[in-house]
Amino acid sequence: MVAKSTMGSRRRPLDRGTRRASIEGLRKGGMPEVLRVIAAYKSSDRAIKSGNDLFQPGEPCDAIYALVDGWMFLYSLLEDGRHQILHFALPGAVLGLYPARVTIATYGAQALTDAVVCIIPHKNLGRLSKEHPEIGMQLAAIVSHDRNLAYDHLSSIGRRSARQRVARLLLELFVRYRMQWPGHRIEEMQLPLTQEHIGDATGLTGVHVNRVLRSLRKDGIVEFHYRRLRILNPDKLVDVAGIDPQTVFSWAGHHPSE
Amino acid sequence: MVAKSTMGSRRRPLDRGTRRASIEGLRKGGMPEVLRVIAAYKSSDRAIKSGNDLFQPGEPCDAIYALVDGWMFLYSLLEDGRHQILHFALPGAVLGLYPARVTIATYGAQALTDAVVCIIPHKNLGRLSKEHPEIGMQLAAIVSHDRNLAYDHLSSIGRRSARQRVARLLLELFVRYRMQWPGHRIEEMQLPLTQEHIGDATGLTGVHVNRVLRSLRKDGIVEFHYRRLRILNPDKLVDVAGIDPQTVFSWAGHHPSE
DNA sequence: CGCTTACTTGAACCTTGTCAAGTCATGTGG
DNA sequence: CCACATGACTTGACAAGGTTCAAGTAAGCG
Repeated sequence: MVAKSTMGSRRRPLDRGTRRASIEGLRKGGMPEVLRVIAAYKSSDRAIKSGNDLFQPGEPCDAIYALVDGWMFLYSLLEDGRHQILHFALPGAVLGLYPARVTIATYGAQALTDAVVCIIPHKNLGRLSKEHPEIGMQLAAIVSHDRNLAYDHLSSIGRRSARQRVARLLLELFVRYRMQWPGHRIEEMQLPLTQEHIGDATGLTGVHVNRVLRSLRKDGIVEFHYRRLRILNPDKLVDVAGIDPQTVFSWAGHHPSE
Repeated sequence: MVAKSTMGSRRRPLDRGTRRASIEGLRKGGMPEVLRVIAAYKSSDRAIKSGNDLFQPGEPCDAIYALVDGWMFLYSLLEDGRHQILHFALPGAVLGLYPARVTIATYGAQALTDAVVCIIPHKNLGRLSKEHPEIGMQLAAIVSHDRNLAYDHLSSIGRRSARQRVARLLLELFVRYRMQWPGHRIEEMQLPLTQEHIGDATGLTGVHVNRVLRSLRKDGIVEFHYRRLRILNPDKLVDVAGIDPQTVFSWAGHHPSE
């Protein structure tokens, strides 16, 4: 309760220099078909400033959201004010999908950069699934993909060393990000996170993330400095992360334009 | 690769004395409606002996499964032979649902007790969702519930002490189990796990689970001995687990008979 | 009975957390 | 343009929670 509003204040807007707007033009194919269908049932759009919440733990939820632009993350809170980041959402994600019966969010969603979502109220979903019978199954596939990511995240946090966890997270974000610009062979990206965010996602402290990061850099594997991620040695990164390539491939999911 | 078959051999059948058969008669309402609909499209049933796998990581998957009877768990493997338990599946669960594009399982499913599943081949799903347009959305809700459980599991492993993790797991299993027999006020249940299973689920070693368990017992909170779980002080358990009651409630999900 | 599997317990060790101080880059108001 | 505030990143010393290794006990099965 008390801690509920701490994140917004502790985390200032961080997205100077992300230059999303200019990069935006490069993205091919735009939204996947499913999302275009869903978005047709939106009641409105909403812009969220970096560091602000789209919804918070404990709030009643009466809508789902399609993330049109920007990065967000899902998090859960502990009584002592620490938090756990559950998932990073990239453009094209569907947020706020809860099983029908649950009406209270158990986790929150916060913007990492300035972001834009379409709001699709629950009351429109009945009409949506009547007029587009295939959409239910496709939503199930999307949620299933998120669940699999959560499962991979789980074994990372549960059974791997700090070094492996950090490597895995950077790899995941890199792979998912690059999926949005197919054909591009960039090994460098704008990653709108602080080391503290990485800690919150991997179950480590910011301090320890720092140590791991500079060890990875010393070994010539990755460089992460002031929101810029550079993969120096992709093969070695996969190796250090201890992930089987099949799994890495599965993170990418559908290509948006397909 | 090498480790793939270790679980079956390391984990002998454990379900002597679970007496599922006699308890079975008490369960009210049977399967939820969704599952009855899905099961109508099954190709066949399959019985799995305790300790055997329904499917393994790396296998191609061409079907989904409705767990009719028995307990199972989903797990992922590490190269060194350790594993992480991702989810415990109780009767009524749907297993093997992957996003359409993924054809290779990244995790495995193993029986904790002798178990029975209905096999619904992917090729029947098209017909299913045509003839029952509502089923897609309902499947999405089921997967979404699993995803939320994974998210709670995630913050438990990422941010909580060994004591809290173990307490949370026992609480979760207890709540989900009791949901199957509404009205019953039992504080005792057959829990077909070893301490090692608890360790694999919570990201701890079996040895440390043992220490935690006996400390919880010393404090008069829970007793877990030879596959029998007794909740001595439910309120204190929720307290130790450090979980907000709203979340505990959400684990229960739909009541099967509704 | 003797075997196997699970459960117990102790001691040494190590990875990661905690605390605390300090640096660097950026933004702000005088 | 400088002094100062702020948020993020660095680094070191020390503590602690959990792991590892190893040995031993209890319960159930053939």
